Amino acid sequence: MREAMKEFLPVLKNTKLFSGVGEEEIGSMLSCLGARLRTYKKGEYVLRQGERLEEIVLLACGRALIQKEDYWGNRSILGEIGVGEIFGEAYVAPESGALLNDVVALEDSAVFFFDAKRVITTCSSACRFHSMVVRNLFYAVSEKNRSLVQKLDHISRRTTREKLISYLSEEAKRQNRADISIPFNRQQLADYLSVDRSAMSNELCRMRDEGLLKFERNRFWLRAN
Amino acid sequence: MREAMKEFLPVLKNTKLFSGVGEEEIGSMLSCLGARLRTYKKGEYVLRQGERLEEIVLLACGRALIQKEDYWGNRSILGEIGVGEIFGEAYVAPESGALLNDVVALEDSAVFFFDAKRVITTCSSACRFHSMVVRNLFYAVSEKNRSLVQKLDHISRRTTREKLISYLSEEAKRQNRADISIPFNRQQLADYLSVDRSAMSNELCRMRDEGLLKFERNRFWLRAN
DNA sequence: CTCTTTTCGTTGGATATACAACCGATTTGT
DNA sequence: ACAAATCGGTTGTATATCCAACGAAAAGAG
Repeated sequence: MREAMKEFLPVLKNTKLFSGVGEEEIGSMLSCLGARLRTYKKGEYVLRQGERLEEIVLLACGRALIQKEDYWGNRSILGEIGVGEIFGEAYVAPESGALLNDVVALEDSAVFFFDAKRVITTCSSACRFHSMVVRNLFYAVSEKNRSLVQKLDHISRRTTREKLISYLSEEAKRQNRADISIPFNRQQLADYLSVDRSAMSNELCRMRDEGLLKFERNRFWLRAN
Repeated sequence: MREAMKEFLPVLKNTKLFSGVGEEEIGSMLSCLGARLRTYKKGEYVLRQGERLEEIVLLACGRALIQKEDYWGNRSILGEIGVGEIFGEAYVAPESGALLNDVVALEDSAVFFFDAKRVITTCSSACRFHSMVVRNLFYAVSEKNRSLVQKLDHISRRTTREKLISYLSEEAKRQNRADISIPFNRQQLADYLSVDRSAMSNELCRMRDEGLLKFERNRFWLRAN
């Protein structure tokens, strides 16, 4: 194991991918997972649209952006990647095509690459914790899956009101109570639901006036009827 | 292994989950995966919103619907499940909450349940193909993930035109050509993009008149500019 | 072949949304 | 304590979308 990698063991230890595995064990697994470490200057591309990906990628330090360019060259931002997060993992399956997005470093960053085949094929008994990593990987993809389904469900509603109802009632169900706190301010909620902020604000107030709900800042009280 | 299960071995063999595994091996793995088989009458609930799921579910025969009910009791359909498809796999992670959707049998159906823990924890050397199933499971979730991200990307556009451009240019990129065939008719495309069919039809024709593209039925020619 | 069904474009009116702009309240930084 | 920035509600207007309905063309059935 390279010295540079050793430096990031505390980071790896706290990732979802290595959850439940100690630094010692991670250190001894790295070669088994075919790990390599690369650094990127701000603005450099970590992954490029059109590439085939055969490694699972983990941001060890820095910050990165997922963006895409359409057929006509219009660019749009899809999300941000923070330290400890993995990405690209959904594109290592052999039947998956090339990458559809670019990943660009927003700051000077360090990135781990793990050979996907070696990650998902548990090796000999030497790696007692390898199967735990596989499980963690599956859980990580599952979690992304769940939040994608939820978001899709909200956004696919036709009207702003329906989107709000979908999102808020989902949260109420999840938090199992009628008064909920949401992790967004108005602008972020509007972005999340893909609507205009002011139009959403209008709709919220209309719903309040109709007695459907009450709110204050990021707290909402739903009335069940 | 129960006789009833044996009957479905040919079905299992052709699923993504057991891809690459022969009937023989599947048969000997079933107990190792904690498989159980249940039948449902048309209209019965296979999974219920609010339940905790600890099994991976596979439709062995019949047809099922994924639906959901919001806080106010409004029902909506999210998708259909066909023979050989797995579902619920994204909800077996321990940190995932309860199910948010119902799954209802559309016809008399037979359903396999596999103990998630036993699936993702490869057992002793007795199951040589177990790790292949784990890999298949990961690939299956990855695939769902990819299509969800794509759909979300299209739907989150504000206007019908942007949604169409997003979808069509994505397809063009994926099929690596400017003339593409899509697997939808107009109504289905409108449903997929969450817009009104007639409005979408209007927009398509407007784009054609502006020279952005040409189309005939489900074939589209994109002009890059 | 004829009849039926499906598909798709078109129209018009009611409604919802986006967009820009503004303001007061609250929060943040110094 | 003050200035600056952020946040959230409001308004007005142009535009886009939904919705229902219609008809022609294509596909499918008998």
